[in-house]
Amino acid sequence: MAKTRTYHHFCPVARSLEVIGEKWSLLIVRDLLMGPQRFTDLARYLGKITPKWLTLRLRDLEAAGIVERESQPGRREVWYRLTARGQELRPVVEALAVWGLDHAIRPPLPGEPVHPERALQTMTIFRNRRNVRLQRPARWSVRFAGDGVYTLVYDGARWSYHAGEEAADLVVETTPEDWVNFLLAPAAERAARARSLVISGDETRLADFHRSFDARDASSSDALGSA
Amino acid sequence: MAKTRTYHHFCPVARSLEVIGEKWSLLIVRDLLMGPQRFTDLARYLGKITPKWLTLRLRDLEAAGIVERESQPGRREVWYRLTARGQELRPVVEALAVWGLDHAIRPPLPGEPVHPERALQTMTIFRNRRNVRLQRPARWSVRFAGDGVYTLVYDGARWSYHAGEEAADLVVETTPEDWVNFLLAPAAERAARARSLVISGDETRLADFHRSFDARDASSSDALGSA
DNA sequence: CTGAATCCGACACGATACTG
DNA sequence: CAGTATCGTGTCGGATTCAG
Repeated sequence: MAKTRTYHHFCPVARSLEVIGEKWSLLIVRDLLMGPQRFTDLARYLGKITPKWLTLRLRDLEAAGIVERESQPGRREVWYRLTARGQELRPVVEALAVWGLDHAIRPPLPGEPVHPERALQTMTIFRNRRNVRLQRPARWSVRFAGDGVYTLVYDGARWSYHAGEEAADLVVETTPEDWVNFLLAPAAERAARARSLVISGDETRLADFHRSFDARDASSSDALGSA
Repeated sequence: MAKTRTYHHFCPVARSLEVIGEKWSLLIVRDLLMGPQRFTDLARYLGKITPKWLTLRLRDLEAAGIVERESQPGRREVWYRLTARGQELRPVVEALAVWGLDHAIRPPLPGEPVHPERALQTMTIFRNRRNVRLQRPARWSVRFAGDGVYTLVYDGARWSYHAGEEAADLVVETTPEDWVNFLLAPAAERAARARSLVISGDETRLADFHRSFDARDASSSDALGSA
């Protein structure tokens, strides 16, 4: 493992950071929390990581008992999955997501790719945390042009999402970039941003959709775009 | 701020790590969560950090709105304190503490200093997480030779601690090192480790004390000393 | 096309000494 | 007490290459 990243503290926080504090480590865990992935899946999610470092980090995580490597005999693919110990990092990743959402998120920079899963994931964490509610359960379908279809579900209490489309009461067609720019837009610009979306559904459902963003404003005391 | 530690992801986790993912940053936050500290206090807690890096990290955290610097005119001291934004990192630090306690803690290495506050803090987090209970409330005083006195409190439901001594029903005299080695000892070695402690109290309270460690064993499914 | 290994340069970090 | 300054080392990014 690392040579310099040792703190020599008797402290569980310091010990954790010695294990998963290197660059990329927690982001690999973040992506594996969505399920087992192949080397190239991870490389795609992580964007600018070099294969060398992805390899090294995966070996470190394996040595730490956080990741398991699974290569089926006969198949060339290698799948990486979290062990139980790795799964238990979920609260860490979620706490970082919450803090980032409150204090560090910003619209994607030019050239910053937006992964559909991440956009939906960010939205559900945000809405659950801010207690965004609708008057009735809802199933919204989000179609990303050539980039997959997802269903956002509000069960009357909590938000969740999953891949694929199913009987939805509202359909949005957009791109990942337009979608998150719409999500993060301040109230004053939201109507303008909404024009980049194609939204279809009956009047009641459309009203629910738009009202859910007003609810966000009411409960949001932090500036979402702040540095 | 950092140049290389940018991920270019649209993701709150990645954004958080860009802000507080550098070496030392979260440990500075950890120590400031105990209250405002001076430069040298932080340097002492952090151990092997160099003044150059402590300075740089504090400037970074200040620029990110996590830490405030307060220097009184006329006085040479500089106090550092967490802003509201910094306080909100507490769940992140606690999640790391929980994971570290379950999967990465180990007895202090030779030459690894044990800060009394950290020993007590670790113990209370551990006991609250593992739901260690006593049959009645308790106040245990822990006297570290020449290193301060602390009171560990069980109110019937939760564990907490604070600095200073007050009407205790049990008193332990020890050193920080002996104390944590006792805490982390496997059941088989605990009696041996207990000999390095001087424990005084009436029979009922002594029984409570020792029984609370058996309870730990029963609920502990993870090997505490595992890598 | 996947899953790497290798070389090299940039910069993040460590060790030590010194200053207002 | 609260930092600077200097210099050496380790971590990481970028490009290229390679075997299955």
